[in-house]
Amino acid sequence: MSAKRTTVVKHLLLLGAYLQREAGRMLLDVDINQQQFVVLKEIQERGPMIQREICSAILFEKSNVSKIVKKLLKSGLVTSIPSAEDARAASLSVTPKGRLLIGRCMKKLNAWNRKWLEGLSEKELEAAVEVLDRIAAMAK
Amino acid sequence: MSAKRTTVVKHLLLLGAYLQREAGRMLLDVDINQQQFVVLKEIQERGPMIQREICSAILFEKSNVSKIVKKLLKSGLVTSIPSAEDARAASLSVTPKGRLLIGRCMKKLNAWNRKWLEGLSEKELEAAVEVLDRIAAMAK
DNA sequence: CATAAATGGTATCCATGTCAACTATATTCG
DNA sequence: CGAATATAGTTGACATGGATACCATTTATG
Repeated sequence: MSAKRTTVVKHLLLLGAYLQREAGRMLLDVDINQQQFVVLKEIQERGPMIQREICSAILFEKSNVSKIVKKLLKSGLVTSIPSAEDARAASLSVTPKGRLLIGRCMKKLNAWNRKWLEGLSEKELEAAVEVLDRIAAMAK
Repeated sequence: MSAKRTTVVKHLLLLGAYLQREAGRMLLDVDINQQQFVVLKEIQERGPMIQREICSAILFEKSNVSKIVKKLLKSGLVTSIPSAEDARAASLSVTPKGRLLIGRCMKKLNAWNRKWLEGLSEKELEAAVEVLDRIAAMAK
């Protein structure tokens, strides 16, 4: 019981570190890193949104999100307009350039994911999604 | 299918980053970071072992493991004796001080894991272990 | 056997993630 | 209302992880 929990946490820790490295390498030649990509994708999927919303969605530190957004703005992958409700915040959206880059990255990532996880049956994949959804929900 | 794979990878990426941060914070007051602890624990469980073995067991970069081991040696948590088989390598073991620290850390971590994952049923926990074992095996 | 290639490990440079302190605006409540 | 508190976001210092080049030894190969 306690051992199982420890196993789960250890796996998540190690797989997380491994994936961060691998994804980072894969994205090297598009001049974006793995966390920047995660934020960009999040904005595309659920945006327009402000930084706080990004933080709670993907569980990054706000200072980290702030720096990532700064880079994405600088590279012209997202745009920012002052929030109507809150003068401290800015509403972020993905630019056409950003959408283009997401497309290219997803192709690479999908190919890699497929290769990496091809040994998993459809059933296993479903089980994985289900259980990870559950666990992710507990983190919030 | 492809979407499910993406979901799995995304969850692993985000949960990994989240856990690294949380575990790191939890270990702050024992002056060790999360990766150092993972390496230390690995040496305790499967040691004595050399750096290369650590790398392939936990999928860290060798330059990273080298630095981590250096710190563990400096803090007196592990000891190193020249490997009998290979003059380039050194065999690493956990010291009594290291074992002590592992005990203290495990207490903290177990408490935290329990609290975090208490919503998971025994069945779900088993499903999680099973599927993560499978996925971890594919990473090697 | 000797040279080339591979491997275990280290040192250095650089990017990046975290923390803490801060500014500015919003919200709460006496 | 106005002071206190909370919240959105930024910044700078710092530690650390990854890439690279490198050394020493081991293994493979002509």
